[in-house]
Amino acid sequence: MLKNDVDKEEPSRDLYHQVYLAILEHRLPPGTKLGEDKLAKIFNVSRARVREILARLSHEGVVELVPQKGAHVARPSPKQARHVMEMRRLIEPGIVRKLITSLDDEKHAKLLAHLDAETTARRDADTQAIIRLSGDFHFLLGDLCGNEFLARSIRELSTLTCLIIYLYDAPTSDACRDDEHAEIVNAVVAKDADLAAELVTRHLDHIEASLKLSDGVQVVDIEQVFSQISAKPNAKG
Amino acid sequence: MLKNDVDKEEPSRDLYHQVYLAILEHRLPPGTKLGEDKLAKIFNVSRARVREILARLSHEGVVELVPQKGAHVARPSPKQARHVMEMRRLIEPGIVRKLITSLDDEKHAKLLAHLDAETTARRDADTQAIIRLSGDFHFLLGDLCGNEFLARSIRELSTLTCLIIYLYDAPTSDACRDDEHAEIVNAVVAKDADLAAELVTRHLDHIEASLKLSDGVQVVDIEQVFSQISAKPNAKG
DNA sequence: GGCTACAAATATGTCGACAATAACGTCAAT
DNA sequence: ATTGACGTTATTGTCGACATATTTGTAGCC
Repeated sequence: MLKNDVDKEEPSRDLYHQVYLAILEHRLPPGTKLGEDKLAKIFNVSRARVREILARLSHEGVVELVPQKGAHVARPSPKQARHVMEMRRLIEPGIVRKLITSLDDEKHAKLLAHLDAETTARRDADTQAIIRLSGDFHFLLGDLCGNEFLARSIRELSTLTCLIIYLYDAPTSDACRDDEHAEIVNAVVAKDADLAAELVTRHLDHIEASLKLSDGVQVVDIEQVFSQISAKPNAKG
Repeated sequence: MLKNDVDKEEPSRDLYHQVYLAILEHRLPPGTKLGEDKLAKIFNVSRARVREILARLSHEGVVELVPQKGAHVARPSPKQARHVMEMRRLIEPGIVRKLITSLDDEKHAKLLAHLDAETTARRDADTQAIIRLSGDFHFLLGDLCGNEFLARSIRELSTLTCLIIYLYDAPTSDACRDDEHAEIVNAVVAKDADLAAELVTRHLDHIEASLKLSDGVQVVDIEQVFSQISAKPNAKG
């Protein structure tokens, strides 16, 4: 009997990746309560283990950990969203430049393989795969650039971008268009550093432009509902 | 009776800052074993608390957490050192540029106050304060730039730089010279973004240039001691 | 005499239980 | 009927104890 069942292979690592993936794929929307007992029961692990994973996810910015309130999937504010994109514009062009200087056949192949996966997912209209792969593309750029610190940063920022896109309504098909990723890869394999850097910057600009980052207070959702009733009496009456 | 005793005010936060500060000031050199029971006894807290702090420090890259081996103060490799400096060169010029665009009187005052503290420490030859303040300067730039993600990144990278300087023998007086910080502040308050960015880059170049990042294997310190005895018989004989 | 194997000790990994706090529902009083 | 206070419940915070692995010391054997 082969160990084809991955149910309880490595409970702790499994838990981390499961939660992480679920958040990336928007199956756990921003704001979702992540109760410790709940997760412990679901994954058949101890609460201490859940707590450890939650702390790790909190440090990565994926979940918000409030004392005496528990863990929730992070809800980046518009201000934070702008800061995330700002930092990405700062480091991601540098990442592709560095990637170009260290490009080899293996990296080349990985980039093309990813593009294939993206086009396949898009052809099959596999929404969850599209969302996941759109983020994975930027993870890949970070991993291939050869700098572990840059890789970790862009990974965290891309993950937050995934949450931001969900929150601020950027249609994925428009935000992370397949052809933009392909154009970037083309510039990279052509070793045109300036072009690649500019394409990345434009790509990030497109993403941010498609976001609806209203400056209005949006931390309190209750007031939004309240304003819909009291501040707009002419809507129905 | 006033609560002037800070002994057991906030044990967990105290523990974190104490360890962090001790590492920054090189009182806990890279590689130092951080036993859980030891720390628990010293700070009169439970082991679980120590474990939590250690995990946090591990996430920040300050300590290395090896399964079944415990926690040690991180020892960045030469490769990691280069990557740290590479990333700093990528984001720190952007940080000062952003700081300039949002400069106000309050930030201005904080920058000058820091320079005063640095010159005072240098005049008094307070080595530990000099080391701490040299790192704090870059923390301050991050905090004042207004982007929390950039601030966190530069804080972590500066901390690692502090360990790197200790490991690879850059004399602090030469690596983080007071006047270089002062020149950067001058350019910032003059709102000369290009000059400030260039000065920061040069500053980072100077730091890296003063490091002795030999590519030789240096992960095992035991072999270093061993080589001093067997490989250099002509030293004393 | 040196090496190996076993055992003891120390330190880490893991867990369950208890305590405290916040959220929720209920009841009573105005 | 509505509001305020109180009690219950559920969830998080904290801790000590047990299990496991690694290291060190010792004794026996080659």
